[in-house]
Amino acid sequence: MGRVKLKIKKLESISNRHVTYSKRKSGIIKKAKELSILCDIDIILLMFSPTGKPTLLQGERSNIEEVIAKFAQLSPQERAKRKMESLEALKKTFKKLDHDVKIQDFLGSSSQTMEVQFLHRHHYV
Amino acid sequence: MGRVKLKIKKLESISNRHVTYSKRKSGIIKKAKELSILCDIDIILLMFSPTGKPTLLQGERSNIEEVIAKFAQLSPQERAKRKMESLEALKKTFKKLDHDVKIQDFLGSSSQTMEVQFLHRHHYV
DNA sequence: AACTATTTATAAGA
DNA sequence: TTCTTATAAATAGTT
Repeated sequence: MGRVKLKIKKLESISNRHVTYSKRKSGIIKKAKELSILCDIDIILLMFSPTGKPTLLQGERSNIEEVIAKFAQLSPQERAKRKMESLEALKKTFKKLDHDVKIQDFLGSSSQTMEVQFLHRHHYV
Repeated sequence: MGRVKLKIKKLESISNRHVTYSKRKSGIIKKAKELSILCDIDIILLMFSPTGKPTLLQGERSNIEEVIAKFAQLSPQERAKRKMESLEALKKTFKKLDHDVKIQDFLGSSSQTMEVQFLHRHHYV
């Protein structure tokens, strides 16, 4: 969407990666907010800049614990058609999380320059 | 980006929400993949359809435990300039998660039709 | 699912 | 980083 068609591969220049990240980050955050509002859905978008600075976008209703809790809501129908590969990948991810990380501990004693964007679903853009 | 300029507010029609979700979901996933590849960054995008079906996009390197582990990486400089509101919001989120949810338990015994999209960062799009 | 008129995002340049 | 502008890309309404 610019002067030339861009090849989707890692940008060579570090400064170009920074500039592009900055521009596209704004774009994708806008898209996520719009999608959340238009369709009235929960969404979480978490990304790290090339220097490691995190940006989290979460809806009013979709904080991380709620999102994860949704995984627990199951129907027999949904179980029947579950895709094993996907489930296994997820299970592995969460299992490691549970085993290796003391969430409360490091959040209680540490910090990071963390950008949190809250959606205000009932305010028009 | 369509025949008319759309007001960003909850779409009235349920079927329209479904159609719009489907179209925009594809768009935002594409954007997330492109951003990850172009700028060589970690990203997680998790969203729920209007019927509750989750879609997770995560990069090769950015599974959830790694992403959360990044919060633990701190420097004194970063601590100094932390934003308290953001940190408090995060802390609250993760604290609840840690207290209320037995991640391994429900993932071990339950399932959900979960769509997991893996980025293949080294393959061009 | 496809089509296209339009809007929107953005690459390059200033 | 911020603004501008030419152009590519996404998508709203339609078929």
